[in-house]
Amino acid sequence: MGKGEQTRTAVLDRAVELASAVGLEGLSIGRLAGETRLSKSGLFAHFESKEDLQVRILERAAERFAAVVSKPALAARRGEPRVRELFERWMRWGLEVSKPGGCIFVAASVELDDRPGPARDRLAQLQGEWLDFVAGAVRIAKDEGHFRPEVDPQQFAFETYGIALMTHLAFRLLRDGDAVRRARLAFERLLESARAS
Amino acid sequence: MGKGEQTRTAVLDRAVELASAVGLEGLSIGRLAGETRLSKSGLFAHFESKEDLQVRILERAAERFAAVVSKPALAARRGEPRVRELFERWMRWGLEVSKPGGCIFVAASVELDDRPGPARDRLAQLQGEWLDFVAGAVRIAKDEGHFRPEVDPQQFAFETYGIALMTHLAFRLLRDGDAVRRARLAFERLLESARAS
DNA sequence: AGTAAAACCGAACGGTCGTGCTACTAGAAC
DNA sequence: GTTCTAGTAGCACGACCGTTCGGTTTTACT
Repeated sequence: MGKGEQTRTAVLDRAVELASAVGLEGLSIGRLAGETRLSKSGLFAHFESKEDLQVRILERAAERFAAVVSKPALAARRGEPRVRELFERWMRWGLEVSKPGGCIFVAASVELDDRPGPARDRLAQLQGEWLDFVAGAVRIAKDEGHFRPEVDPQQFAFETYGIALMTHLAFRLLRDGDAVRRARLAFERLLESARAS
Repeated sequence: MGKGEQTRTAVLDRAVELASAVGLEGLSIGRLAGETRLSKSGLFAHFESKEDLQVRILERAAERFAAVVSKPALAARRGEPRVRELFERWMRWGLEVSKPGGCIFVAASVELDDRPGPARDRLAQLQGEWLDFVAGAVRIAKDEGHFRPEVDPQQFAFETYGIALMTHLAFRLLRDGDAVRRARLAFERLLESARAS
């Protein structure tokens, strides 16, 4: 890894944290340059535009997410255990990792939801892939006989994401200490309704 | 209503729409002034700071929300019918009213979740009140014997809000045409698990 | 109709924004 | 040891930011 790529990665790592807190649009080149001890122009030389920077931030965040959530969860046993593991790791990602501003995907999703452009497109794709990934684990749980055959994996993923979003809001905005407990309760109810009796 | 208040209300109405799209921070005084055919300074005379403007935007949005969601739902019969009515109106608020940028409360919640200040405080309070309002309707449904006694109204409100958030994301970011159908499915499942058998 | 107050405007302030351009510097290749 | 190149800095640009101030217009009331 050459010097350039090394710097770029360091910049992006810091950018992911900053963007989680202030948003992809709220993140300014000057601010980011200051925090990484680069000049504005020195930093900017690594990216062809702010839009490009935003896309790369999302890309980098997705790498991290895969590294601490999706991939490790595959080590869990196929079926319900893996589904549970995904949920637990997902919770941890949203509530710990993002010490400052919460999950960057949540922030970006709301910010970009109708601001057309490459960043929006990439984000929508990433989110869709993640939903499919969760749905895939659910499908396996059906195949293993853990879940009932009539369970709709996409619906399961949809509802799980809903729990994650609400937990995010309750924990971060409302400072609700019960958020995680409520999330687990909701998820258990979801599992219960999917489980083969 | 004097001229001043009239103008202020018109400005705030436009500001609510704009802020839904670009966020409370992304909304600029100049832009808002242009869209309301006022000069920047003329507009600014109505608010003592941008922060004050943001709080008033939230206040105005809450008025509207109460007028089209909370209050009309009280016309529905106590118990499950009213809970359903709340959900349906809530869905409509999130998906229709906000033609441009979605629900302003969703946008603001993510934007302000860790940006301390009066706007954040007011928003958290409003969101808490809304959750309590939903929980209140659920409690009535228990009293009416529609829901089982062991149902936790706050938990019910928590999960319902989760569905609303996910619907917002699926509909706006992912452009998922099934979003509303999935939302109703999830809500029916929630009702089913709460209903007295 | 006259007047005091309220509403609004124009211009300007110091800053910061994203983005170019040019020049310097370090290390790799020959 | 010279040449080449990738990486970074300095500086400037036009645009827009939130905010202030002094003056002008419009409204409301007697």
